[in-house]
Amino acid sequence: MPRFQRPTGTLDILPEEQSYWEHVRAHAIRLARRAGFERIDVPVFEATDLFARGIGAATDVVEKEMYTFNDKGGNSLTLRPEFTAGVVRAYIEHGMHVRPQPVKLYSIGPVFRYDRPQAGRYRQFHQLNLEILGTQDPAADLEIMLLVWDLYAGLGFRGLSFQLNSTGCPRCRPAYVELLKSYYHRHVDQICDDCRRRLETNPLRVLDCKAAQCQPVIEAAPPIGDHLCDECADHFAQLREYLDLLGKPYTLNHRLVRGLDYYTKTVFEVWAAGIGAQAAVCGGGRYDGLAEILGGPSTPAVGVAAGLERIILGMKAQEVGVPPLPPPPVFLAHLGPEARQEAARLADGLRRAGIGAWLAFGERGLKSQLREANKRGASYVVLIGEDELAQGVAAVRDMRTGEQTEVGLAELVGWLQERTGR
RNA sequence: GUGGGUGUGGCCUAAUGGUUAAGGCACCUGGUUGUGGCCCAGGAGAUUGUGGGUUCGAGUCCCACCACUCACCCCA
Repeated sequence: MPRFQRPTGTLDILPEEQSYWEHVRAHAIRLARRAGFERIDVPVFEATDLFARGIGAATDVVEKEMYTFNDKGGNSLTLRPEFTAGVVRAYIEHGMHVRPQPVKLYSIGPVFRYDRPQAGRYRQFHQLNLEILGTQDPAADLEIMLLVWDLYAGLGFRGLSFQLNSTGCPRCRPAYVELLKSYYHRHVDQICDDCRRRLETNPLRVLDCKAAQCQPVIEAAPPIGDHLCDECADHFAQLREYLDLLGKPYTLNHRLVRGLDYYTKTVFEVWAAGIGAQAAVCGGGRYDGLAEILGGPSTPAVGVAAGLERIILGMKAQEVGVPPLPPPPVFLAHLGPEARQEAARLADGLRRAGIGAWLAFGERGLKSQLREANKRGASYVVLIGEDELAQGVAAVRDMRTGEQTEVGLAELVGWLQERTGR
């Protein structure tokens, strides 16, 4: 048992996992850039209050999942549990409202939530985050949804399900919440203990309950869609019209509510199978009030966060392949002190010419070096011994066929460039 | 925070409560003076998660803790 282990809920992403990560990251960034999103990197930690006010003091994330600490200056800081609050803070702080609106930003990196780990859930995990700030056009909501659509489809996911709802705005939601509460109070004897608690802390969440006894109550509950104000209803109708126009299948889910306080109007999730109990591979929506809450100019905005670990788990469950990260094609083996020097020189020369090269270390027998070359997956072994050195050549062994040819040291780089396609 | 499952070399697994904890994979060396994969031989690598307890004797039984894992809450 090692003396030190990784902290609970964290993951070491080992070399053999990296092909997934490279592929997913590269694909995500390609899609974001082609839709005009620019990258922004915000700090991994921010003032605690930014998250408390942005996400909502009564949410689970803020109440029990934040990594909060005091720095030596006595400031309360928190490892970001999501990107949006920090990105909106940066938007305000750098006066980005004077740029051509809207501003489209993407971020990718680790986020942190103190939670009990389970399949698809970690204390440090990674998100791709997309935000469109400065427009309330439903076309922006559409664009965000289309982008994650292409993200999953382009990676090869099948059987995805897009869940869509509108949860209204500060003008219409409070009245609906009251309606829902009074409806639930009339059925309080039929619902589960959790829902009785939710009714007080976060009433909308009762719609999301999975307890069997609550299902009939949820079925008969008043749907929020019937109680949106004109603006919200119109916005939602336009978004659905776009989606229908583009032939994108989605499920209207009036039970879809989301755990963060800042959402207004549009909320959506993408569900995928194969990640244990976790269905959502991404979640997002519109947050027209957040910038003002954080002390900035009123800025309507919409965004989404996609969990990279869940994407990769889903890909593995669906056996979606990724291109391998090839090892250096050339392995340099050597025999004798002078040959070793020449090999070191050649390794440098090959790499400068753009050819991946692995130099054998130590003074070992040729058999041992060839075994190593084989295990490292080299395509060619460049072998230099005293004999070759005396003739100014290297023996180049094709590891696939076993054929061996002598190549002049001066021509070696060009010879290998031709064969390794550089 | 709650509940279930699981902890034996890097990985997978074996060991009626009874010698020195066994095997496979992987790793290293050798089977050629300078030639990989297959094969053969050898080597290194474990105070059996930690700490207590029961017992003449514990990897094995009991307790606690820790970790991993799955699920709940909630979320990506």
